[in-house]
Amino acid sequence: MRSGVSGATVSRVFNNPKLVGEKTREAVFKAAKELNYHPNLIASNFVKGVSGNIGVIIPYIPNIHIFSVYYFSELLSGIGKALDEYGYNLILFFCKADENGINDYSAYFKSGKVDGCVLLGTRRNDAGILSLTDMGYKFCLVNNYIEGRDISYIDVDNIMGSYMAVMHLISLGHRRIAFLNGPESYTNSIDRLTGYKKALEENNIPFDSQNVIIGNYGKKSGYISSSEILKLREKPSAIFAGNDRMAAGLVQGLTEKGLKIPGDISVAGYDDSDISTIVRPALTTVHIPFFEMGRRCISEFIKQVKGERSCSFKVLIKPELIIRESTANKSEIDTRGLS
Amino acid sequence: MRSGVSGATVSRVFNNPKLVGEKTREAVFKAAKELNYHPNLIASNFVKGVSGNIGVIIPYIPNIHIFSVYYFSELLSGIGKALDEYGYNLILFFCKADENGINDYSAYFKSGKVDGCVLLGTRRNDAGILSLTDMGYKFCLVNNYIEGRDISYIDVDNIMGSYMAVMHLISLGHRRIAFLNGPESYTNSIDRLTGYKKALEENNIPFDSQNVIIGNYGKKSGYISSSEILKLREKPSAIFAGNDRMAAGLVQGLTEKGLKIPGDISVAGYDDSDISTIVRPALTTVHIPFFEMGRRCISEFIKQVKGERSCSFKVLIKPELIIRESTANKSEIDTRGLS
DNA sequence: TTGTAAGCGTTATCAA
DNA sequence: TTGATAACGCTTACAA
Repeated sequence: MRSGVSGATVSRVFNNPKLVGEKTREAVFKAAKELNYHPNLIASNFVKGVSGNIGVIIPYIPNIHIFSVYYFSELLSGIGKALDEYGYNLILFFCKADENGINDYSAYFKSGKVDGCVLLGTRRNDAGILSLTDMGYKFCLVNNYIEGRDISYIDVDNIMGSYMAVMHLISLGHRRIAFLNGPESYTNSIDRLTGYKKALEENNIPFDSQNVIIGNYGKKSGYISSSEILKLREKPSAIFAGNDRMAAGLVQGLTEKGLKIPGDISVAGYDDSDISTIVRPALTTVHIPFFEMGRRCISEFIKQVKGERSCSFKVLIKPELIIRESTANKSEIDTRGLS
Repeated sequence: MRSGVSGATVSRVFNNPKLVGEKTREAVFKAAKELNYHPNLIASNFVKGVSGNIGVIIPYIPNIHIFSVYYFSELLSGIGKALDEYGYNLILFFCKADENGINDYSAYFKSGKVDGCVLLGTRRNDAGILSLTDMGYKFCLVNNYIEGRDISYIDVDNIMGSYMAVMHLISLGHRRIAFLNGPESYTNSIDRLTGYKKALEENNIPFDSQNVIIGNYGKKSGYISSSEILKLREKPSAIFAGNDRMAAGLVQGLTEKGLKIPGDISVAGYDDSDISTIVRPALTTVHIPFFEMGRRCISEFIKQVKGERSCSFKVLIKPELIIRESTANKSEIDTRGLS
């Protein structure tokens, strides 16, 4: 071809320079520069039978722009960073369920445009996930898991996170602790409820289902729940919210109703998202290293994609309690009684 | 092949079914289903000489996870939605400058992995942008523009947005209005300064450069600036911040120093991001429809990518003033004097 | 170390 | 309406 070499040699120069004699190599580089030649990745991937892309599937919810949700943003940043390091491109898919509410994730794989997919924001009992394994596609779950199946996932130890938050509240003297959880369609919510119960149990505080309120992880639902909580027959002296957004809504609602936080009532959140330090008082919360989680997810997943790993991976990330200003001792008297 | 048809016919069935007789068509679909056959998009794109991908290039700033920035999140959601509708895939690129601080965007094009790119978060005088045009690659700018060049962009009318915010403050009786702007490396900042000056001028308020403070669009820089502003010889009765994050930091700093907002001092933000209603008092701000901007951007850009449009597009989005609780009349006396 | 040639799964052209 | 065939730009045996 151009510099008098065969296409095979050009290919070698760009893929495995050592295989080529120095002279030829230089000549090829020179010619490439002159002709402004660049290997075509589409063709290269095509012949190799790969795409070089990893898909990131995120739920598309009309009117909710998912990236504004801290958790997705951070995760995606981490995933993108890692993918870049591994030489893969990141294709973003906005997933919409069909008429029956079923997600057909397989569509993203079939065309061969991705070598694997990372699924964000999926729910328990998502039939689409199970059918994916049957088809032999490579994928992994983030912030979700399916028991008894050989499905890769990376998740937070939400039982522990929730447990830590509630233990903190209990250590401050609170015994009537409300829990504003998210929908139980998420394994996250189930796990956090488990952690909540565990902390109560260890402290001989009877579980009362009235104290568990279900929101939707949005700020508004926290706001709305504040009224609900104040209507409780036995008012809680502390509330643990399943995420910071709901906690922020809670703080807002409670404050508007004249309650002082943490003086009258303590509020703890979850995620340690940016909102947690914007709200006043700043939220005591559970820190989750989402960005790192994204990176870790990819470092494991890539092995699977490349076939370097035969079995699935299951990673649990440890959360960390962050104490700020929204939680405090229950009250002078009660605290004294405890200590 | 399988159902006794040629490859050409299979191709036609999937790309242009009407060209094929009904009987053969059905037979092919049947066989495809049985064999679980799906056209390979990589191969298809390869032979067509396209990638079917649009790249979205976003700045990679160490330790700043860009999606947490409302503006990027919304834009990206809009872009993703539109791209999906046009049948393109979205490849996300995290752009890092080289040792000399120069962005080599061309790398994303050369391999042929994208048919065009949308550049987010670029700055004025970005040499990388200019060299792109010289190479004939297809791209467009979002929230930036280059004058005197045939470069496509979609931007907000920031002169107008800024003008509206300041006019609002002036209408409330404020005459000493500080402006917390972002770095002038962004056309956005330059334009907002222009709008600020214009509003002052129309109201015969002399421009005083001391009143202009430069932050970096982060919350912290707003917080820090609050001290700076209070040190001003003639204290302003109102502050206009170039974005909501800085305004939020400002509110926090000012509040900590014992000032009441808007009683003692009014604060206005920009973007109408989620933070604007989380902060107390809720921010008066300038609404920018970022999601829609993203969609619009793609609807214009796709024409360019497909070659349906020969020249570049230049779109300016109109902002809208949103009045909330962080701005109020300057003070009884002054207001009376005005009305 | 380098070249030859086959082949990857499509689409497009031309002929039937 | 359908089929045969070349071509897309690269990689990979295999041969030299």
